Amino acid sequence: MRIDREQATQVTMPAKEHRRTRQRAAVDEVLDETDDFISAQELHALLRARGAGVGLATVYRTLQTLADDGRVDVLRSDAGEAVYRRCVREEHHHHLVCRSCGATVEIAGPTVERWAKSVADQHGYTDVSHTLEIFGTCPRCAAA
Amino acid sequence: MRIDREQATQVTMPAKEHRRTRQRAAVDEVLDETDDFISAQELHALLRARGAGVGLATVYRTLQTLADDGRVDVLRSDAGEAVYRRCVREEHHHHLVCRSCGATVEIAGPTVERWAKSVADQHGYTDVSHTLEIFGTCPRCAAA
DNA sequence: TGCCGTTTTGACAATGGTTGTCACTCTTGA
DNA sequence: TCAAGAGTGACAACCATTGTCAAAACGGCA
Ligand SMILES: [Zn+2]
Ligand SMILES: [Zn+2]
Ligand SMILES: [Zn+2]
Ligand SMILES: [Zn+2]
Repeated sequence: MRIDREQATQVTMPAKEHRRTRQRAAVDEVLDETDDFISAQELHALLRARGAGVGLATVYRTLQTLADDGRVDVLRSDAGEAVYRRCVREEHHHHLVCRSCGATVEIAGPTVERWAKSVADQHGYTDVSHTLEIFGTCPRCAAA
Repeated sequence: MRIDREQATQVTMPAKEHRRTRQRAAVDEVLDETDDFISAQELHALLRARGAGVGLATVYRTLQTLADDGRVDVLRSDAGEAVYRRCVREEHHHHLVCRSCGATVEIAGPTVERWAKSVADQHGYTDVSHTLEIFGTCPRCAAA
């Protein structure tokens, strides 16, 4: 297994400058309007539907860049597909996601962070990072 | 995005009976000997290397079945590849994985479980599940 | 032990998300 | 305005995973 996360650089690198293009603006716009996690394919379909055509490869590249710069959050759907979301918080946080409608709540708390750190310390692991997502049925979907 | 986890049934279903075959025994053996998370492809290559040839499709099916029965844990590598591991604990737990060598420590603690539950409750989410993995550099790799 | 319905296997095709290619276009700073 | 180089897009290539389906293996039963 290979696990390469650019953890160290992610914190120190100030996010390299990128050029402003119509395509990136279009992707940005969709991300701003969308509150759920969305896949590259879905985003591409949306853009095509609204007329602002953007190449699929470009959508992938743009999302990748945004993710690298920490401007969008990425997680993997159960199908293994990467899904993206522009989050309100810039800092490290996690997500409470509705399984049926995708409604997402951003979660940030020192509790888990401390716990993860302490667990890693206990076993002598260094340079620690973690992934954590909570899934459930949101109130609205539960009512339906 | 689609998130379909058979959460409810996973707890109640008593794991259906399966036939004993040479191929499944071979996969089982490798899993027992391997302490790291391993991908279907890697497992298949291992089997081929040690002479006990097993079809790739069979390896995939076997791992899938084992995962469904809760006899192996699955998580996704950064490359999005599914990786499997036979865990000591049968009950719900998490993993502290070394990024460079894959050495894994099983983690079980009520702290996060309670935290996740409480966070979900606060937002009215029900039928809650979560995914959590911790990555780091193990002492051995840090020393090297 | 031999038979039979059922499960499992495996070689291969097919799927589908993602990345690579490369000539062409656009952005940016001078 | 202009040149350098970043960005784009149509398409091919990749590669993990799943579907197909006839042949082989398994397990219970006579
Ligand atoms: Zn987020
Ligand atoms: Zn965290
Ligand atoms: Zn485990
Ligand atoms: Zn847990």
